[in-house]
Amino acid sequence: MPEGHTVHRLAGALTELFSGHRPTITSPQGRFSQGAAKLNGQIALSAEAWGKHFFMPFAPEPTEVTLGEDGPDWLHVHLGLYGSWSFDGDGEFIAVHTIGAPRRRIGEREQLSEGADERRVAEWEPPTPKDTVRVRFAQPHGIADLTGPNQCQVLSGSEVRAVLKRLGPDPLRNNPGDRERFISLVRKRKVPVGQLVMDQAVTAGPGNIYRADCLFRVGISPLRPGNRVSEHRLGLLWDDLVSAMSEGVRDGIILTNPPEYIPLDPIDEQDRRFAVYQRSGRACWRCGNTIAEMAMAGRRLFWCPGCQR
DNA sequence: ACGAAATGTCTAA
DNA sequence: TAGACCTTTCGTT
Repeated sequence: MPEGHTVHRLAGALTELFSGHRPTITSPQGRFSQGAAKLNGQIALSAEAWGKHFFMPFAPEPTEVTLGEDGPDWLHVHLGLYGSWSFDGDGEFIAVHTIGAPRRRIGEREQLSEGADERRVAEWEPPTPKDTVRVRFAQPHGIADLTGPNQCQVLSGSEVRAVLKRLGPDPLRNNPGDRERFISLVRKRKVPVGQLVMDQAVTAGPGNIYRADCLFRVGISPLRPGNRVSEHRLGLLWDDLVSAMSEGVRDGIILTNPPEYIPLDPIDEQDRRFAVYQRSGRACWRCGNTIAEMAMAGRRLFWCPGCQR
């Protein structure tokens, strides 16, 4: 269950664990057998993320490539609503991609790998994949399993470029000019800004949580038409997406409730994570008004009518 | 056991 | 706007 920060973390993890290797690639489920056969035995190069899209190039020999270059076979994965990768391996493998505690899953709900510390290199055997595993990457020290993706396919460079063409600026790339581009894309439209922040052609990567909480953090009502939000406030919104999502990449979890609003005794752990997301009917941490909820373009939208104008 | 919801996106009507 | 899709998890019978 990924927003862009999860996909960026995954690109880092899969690069560290598999780039430079010739992983064995299979499709236990059988729905990616052709693609797996095409990639199997090639060298995995550095994976990259753009928004929620994951790209990993494969070539016969090690090389440096840029995103969308002609030549390599590009594995393209979109996790959709509930795709996920899980990892298993010996202590050496788990240690490679560990920042802090060893993790079995990259993304939300990251799990500690049981016994990874004690596990001897020689003891590890690849576990039998579940029959829903679309793709398994295997190298001698560990495996990565992909289940439930919305998209998983091998693309040419020009096909990758066609995907990228439909994506707006990614706050986690934050390339020169992206801030201005985001501002102008929003201000061109009279669609509610809450809908535009979810539109991957306007900005690629934010999902329902960052949409709700970043709009709260900068005080913009999601119902306000894009062309009625000032350039200044949209600049602040971009900056907040950049910083909130960067923290998500660093921590592997979304914690968007600003520290000054976290109550000393929250109702429960879950309740302190978000500012407004999934808090409808409860009191706003900042002003005490009741958090509102409505459906917007088929997704649940949460905001504070008191703080957001 | 069963149903609904989930941090997503596409297509058809 | 509704439905389809890919899977897991959590709450309710």
